Amino acid sequence: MDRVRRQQRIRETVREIPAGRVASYGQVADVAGLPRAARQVGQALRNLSDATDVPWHRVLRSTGAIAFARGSPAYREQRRRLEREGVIVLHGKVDMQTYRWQPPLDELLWKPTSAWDDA
DNA sequence: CTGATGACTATAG
DNA sequence: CCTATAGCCATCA
Repeated sequence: MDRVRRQQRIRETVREIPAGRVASYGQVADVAGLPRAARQVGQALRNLSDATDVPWHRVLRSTGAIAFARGSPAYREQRRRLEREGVIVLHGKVDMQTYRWQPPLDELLWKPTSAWDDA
């Protein structure tokens, strides 16, 4: 699996996170079938173009914190997008217990096998 | 090949 | 809660 396909898969996964819900970098990696690839998720999102339709703002640290530095432009942009979807951000953090995205079980079970097909 | 670098994470103090 | 530390792993100089 090359870089392009991996990042593609990560983008697809992030696109599945519905508005108003969030996921951690590690969670996205797991659902995408790439365990321990939290950092690669960050890479994939970093490579997105400004006009992308991928909802990158719904991805947070495992603690619920926005990954960017407090006060940075990127940080404010992400917070603005989250709040616009009704997600409450307090002290730079989101309550994961409340907003964590729960991917459909059938996807978690069957997606991996469909990946075996194109192998 | 080697070492540095992250939009990361879990753990310990 | 916060900082430090050690894993982690693709990418890049």
